[in-house]
Amino acid sequence: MAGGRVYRSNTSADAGSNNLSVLLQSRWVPSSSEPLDTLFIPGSSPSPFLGTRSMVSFEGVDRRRSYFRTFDGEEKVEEDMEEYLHRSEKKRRLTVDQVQFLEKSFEAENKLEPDRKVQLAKDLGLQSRQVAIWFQNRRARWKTKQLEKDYDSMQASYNSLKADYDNLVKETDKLKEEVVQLTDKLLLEGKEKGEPELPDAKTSSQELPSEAAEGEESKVVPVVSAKSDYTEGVHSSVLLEGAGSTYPFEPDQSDLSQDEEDNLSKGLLHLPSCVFPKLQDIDYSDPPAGSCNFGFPLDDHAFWSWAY
DNA sequence: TTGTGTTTTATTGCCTCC
DNA sequence: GGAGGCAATAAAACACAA
Repeated sequence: MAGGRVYRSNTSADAGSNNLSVLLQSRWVPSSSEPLDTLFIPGSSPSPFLGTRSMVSFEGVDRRRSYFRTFDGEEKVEEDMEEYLHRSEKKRRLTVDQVQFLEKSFEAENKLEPDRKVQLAKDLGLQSRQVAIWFQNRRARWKTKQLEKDYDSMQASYNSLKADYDNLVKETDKLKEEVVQLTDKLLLEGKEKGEPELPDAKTSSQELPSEAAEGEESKVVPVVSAKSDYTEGVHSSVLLEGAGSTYPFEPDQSDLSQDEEDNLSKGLLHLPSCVFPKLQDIDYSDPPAGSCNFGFPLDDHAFWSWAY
């Protein structure tokens, strides 16, 4: 035996016959296109599926060896016969009825217990191995389809998320624009009233948040407005001053480590650079280089190459 | 009719489980 | 160690356009 699987040489026993004539009937395709049908021995099984065009294959037979090892070891004859039979071997498709029957059975249970296999084989007039193979192939097809479905649903989900994200980006841009206009307006009014310039005034229209230090892994952000609130045990909205502008931030205290809490109470909070991605820094056309993926479980390039 | 792409049936080798 | 599952693959059967 060349392979790892040891096939039993009980070839046609499953189909209810076990002799040379049946082997020849099933394999021998001399000239007619349908020799099997004409040579099939009727009445060997009560199954309504018997007598079909189904190929009666040599279950368990290693094709590189003799099909006829039981016949007194006449190796020469065996080799000749094998060559002849092998040359004329044809695959037969299952009939529509057989396939329907198998499909129904597969729908009920896609795994095949030995008893069920034997019963199906009996009912269909097939060899149990044929039934097993059919189930195996069917499972493979099912798996492929399932993968396609999963892919489609993931893609739909991704598209939807991306649309949401794009909308958020637009909205944010709009709000930023609004902030710029309002700040300018405020400055103008202040000047007209002769008020001194606000300390942050310069950061308004010309210098919006994002011009902070680039490429830092984390930033030490001084927490100004929140300090008093926090020390009084009220964890209200924290205004983070960074890069000349302010971000509203609502840290969840339960998520803070002791270090972070310490820093927070000191007025300093370490923020990984991904916590507040600067919008203009996000490249939608390329996979993000860093580890921050805004909620997407993106471990590697594979997802992005898939997604784009 | 023929070339080509797809589907179906079957084999092989490897792996896991009992 | 045998049985059975799966992935990869071969090859026959089939569908279909040119």
